[in-house]
Amino acid sequence: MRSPAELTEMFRANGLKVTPQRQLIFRLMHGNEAHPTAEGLFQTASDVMPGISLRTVYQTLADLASMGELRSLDLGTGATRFDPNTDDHHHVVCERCGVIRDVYVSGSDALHVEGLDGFAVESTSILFNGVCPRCAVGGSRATTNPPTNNAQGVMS
Amino acid sequence: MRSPAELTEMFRANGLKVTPQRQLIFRLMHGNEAHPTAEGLFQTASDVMPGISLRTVYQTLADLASMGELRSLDLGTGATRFDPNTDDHHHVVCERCGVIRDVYVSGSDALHVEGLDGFAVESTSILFNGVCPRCAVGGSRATTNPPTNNAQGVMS
DNA sequence: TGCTCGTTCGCACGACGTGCAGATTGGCAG
DNA sequence: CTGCCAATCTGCACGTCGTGCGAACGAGCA
Repeated sequence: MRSPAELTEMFRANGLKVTPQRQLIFRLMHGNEAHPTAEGLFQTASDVMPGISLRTVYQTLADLASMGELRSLDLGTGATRFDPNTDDHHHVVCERCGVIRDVYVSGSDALHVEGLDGFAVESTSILFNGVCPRCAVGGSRATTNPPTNNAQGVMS
Repeated sequence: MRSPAELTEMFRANGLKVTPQRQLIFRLMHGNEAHPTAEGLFQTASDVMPGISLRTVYQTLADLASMGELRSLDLGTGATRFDPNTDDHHHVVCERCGVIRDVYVSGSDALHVEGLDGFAVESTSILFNGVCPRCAVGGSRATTNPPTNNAQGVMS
């Protein structure tokens, strides 16, 4: 995803308006590696701008996604997650706490796939499930670190 | 997934009752390669057994899944899908009509993954997106074969 | 045949998103 | 600087998917 300043120009160039709400979301998502949900981002945004509507957060995220500025992910965690990293990459999810990390996979073109009979593959998503280092040290018995829904990791 | 007869024995051996509803779902899922949703299976089941409850379909599918007799899949198509094929395999989804096919991938252990830093990976899902042969011939302009929600493909 | 506890059913509810309509406001023309 | 108009924001209703709950039912054993 581009910088808030670049997005501002780009929006205006396309006849879209740059509202304070949009600028806030630009800032909250830029460099955000937390893979927040719309709801999580809404919580964070509400701290800065009380009164902002969840509907607006959904709307702006959808706009950014359709412009290719961020990717929306369905990682099977319930809600859609948004990722400003538009590089070709994949994800690993901690099955204990739900934390998500970007991973880069090489050699996937060399996979031998059987049963495609005629399908023209256009994209491949690889999802790793496992236990993050933080949860691993806590032992493996019970619920250790409860799943987080936060939108932490705001960088800028 | 085992045969309806085997499942019947297994359920009884575990103190679970074998009801007509469950037997029907055993039969509808056995060898079913359509990756139906609960709703789709409910439609099919209703034709045979009017009055069966959607709640019961959900319940029985969840039971079978927790017994390891079938896998529940979130392929990003909206609703959870159920697959009696418990072999280690992956899926390809047609982005036009939504049809799903099992695929077998070899060589995935040889993937070079960067960025895992400390995650202990327990499972890997690979999801291919593309266009099925049936939709490919119809041209690529508009909606060709509308997505299907059926539970066809009942084998036994 | 009767009993008992697992099942079934149907409805309410919760999570996640989207459609809609009225109020608001960004951004440009004058 | 002022005013206009379309784009946007907000809040609510609605739609989908799935689960919790409690009363009625029935599978399976004594």
